[in-house]
Amino acid sequence: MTPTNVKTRFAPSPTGRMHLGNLRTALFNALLARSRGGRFLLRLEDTDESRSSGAHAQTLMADLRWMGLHWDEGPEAGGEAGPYHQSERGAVYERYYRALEAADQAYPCFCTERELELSRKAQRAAGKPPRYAGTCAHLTAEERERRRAEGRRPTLRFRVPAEETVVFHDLVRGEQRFPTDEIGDFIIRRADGTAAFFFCNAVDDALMGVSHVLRGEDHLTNTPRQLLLLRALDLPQPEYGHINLITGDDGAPLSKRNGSLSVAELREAGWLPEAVLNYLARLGHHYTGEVESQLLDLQGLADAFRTDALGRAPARFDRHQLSHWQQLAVHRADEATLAPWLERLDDAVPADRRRALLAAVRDNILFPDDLAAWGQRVFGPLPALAPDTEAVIRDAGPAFYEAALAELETTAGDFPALAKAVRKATGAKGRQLFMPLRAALTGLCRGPELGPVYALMPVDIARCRLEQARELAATTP
RNA sequence: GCUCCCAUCGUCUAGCGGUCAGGACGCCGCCCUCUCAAGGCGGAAACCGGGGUUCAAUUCCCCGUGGGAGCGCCA
Repeated sequence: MTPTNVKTRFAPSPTGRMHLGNLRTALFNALLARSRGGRFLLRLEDTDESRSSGAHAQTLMADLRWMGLHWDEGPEAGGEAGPYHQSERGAVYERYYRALEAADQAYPCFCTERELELSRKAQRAAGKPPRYAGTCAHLTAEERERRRAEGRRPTLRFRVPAEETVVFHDLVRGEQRFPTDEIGDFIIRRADGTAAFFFCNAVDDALMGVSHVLRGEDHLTNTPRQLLLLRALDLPQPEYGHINLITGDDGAPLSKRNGSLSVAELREAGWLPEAVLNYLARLGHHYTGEVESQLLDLQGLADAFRTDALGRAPARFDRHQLSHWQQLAVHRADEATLAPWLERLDDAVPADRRRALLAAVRDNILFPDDLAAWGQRVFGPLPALAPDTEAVIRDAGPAFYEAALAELETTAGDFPALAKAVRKATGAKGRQLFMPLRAALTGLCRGPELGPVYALMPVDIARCRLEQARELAATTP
């Protein structure tokens, strides 16, 4: 594979937990970089001090690591284009602000947030799109100085050129055209001196050598602003691709209200990273042919990742389909992957039987809670029986369980021997033989193969189960 | 309000003017099997509405409808 200059990035703001939407964005960027032998960069957009926190930043990075989305450049990984926290890059931005001001492509704006809010309100009331009215766009030096003397601290606004059209090719949606007269002058530096999103997001992509950006479609209409900035500063422009929206059950953008899960929640519930990534990769990207339904590792997903296979239509997050991938992932998982599930078993399950328990029920479970439930069924007390299970036990009759109990000692741990002995004593075979045993021993009419489960079950627990079944079989409903 | 994006089975999608509109997941059935699952085989299931262009439209154009985005000193 030849080295390339492809570099993608994931640039979250550390203001909260990572959710499925940004996870998918991170994934697509990582896959694009890997598919072309490039690099995947992490940058933290934390210029909003009131909303950002170091704790959230640490959690974001831990989430990415847990998912296997390791970054090649960025915080804790190093690189030549740091710092990778935007809050630490004020000095980097300073020269670009000066350049824009010197060329009169940016100007100080003394309007207060209150004034701006009222202006937007008035424009909306008049049926017009809210846009900066240009109050400070043409102040004289004296006017600016007077405002400073009054104690006003200005923001810095970018002066959008008039009567032009910004054209760019979107990796997902093709050619896009935006007349600049639809774009008002926008803030690039806050009054407190910190960089605003439009500025630092674009400038950092250029300075960090980012070549491709896949991001949410909400940024499609922001792209002309950023391209104008990069052009004004004579900085390279990355190729942008605006990927499709993920929706919840109700068709609205996915959020906590309609089904989104945080990475923390996924982890807590026992979803495997491989399952989540295989599903998210197919939520907005199409995998063709045999790999369509195969569980792939990260590199496998990357190998088949193509920007021309990215979808435009919103895609609905479907927990059932995610479950399908969980099933495949659990089946394929090695012991190390499922080791945390053993740790969650309660004390009823002896430490030296846990791995055997997992092996016995593995084809039958999706989550650590399922494993724990089977641990209870094998080593602990049974929950109340369902009516269909009781019916099976009654149908078998007390004699059936009497026969099983008689053979219990001689067949301890050996289910085929138990089944053979009960068949011989009662004449029951096939379903009529196995189902009553299953119902009595596990309390269910379905589940994993009985042999390994019975082998694990302590003999006194098996006896107790069979005795309870014999009693129940003698009753009438 | 203005501008922009989007619309194919229940869900994810293939399609880029002529296809019995294909695949996957889910669902149903059969095989395998003590049951559940896995695996194999099969089945049901979709082009938002109207108009136009064309010999021919899911596909190209227009309008509508529905969904969404941007127009923040959030990102």
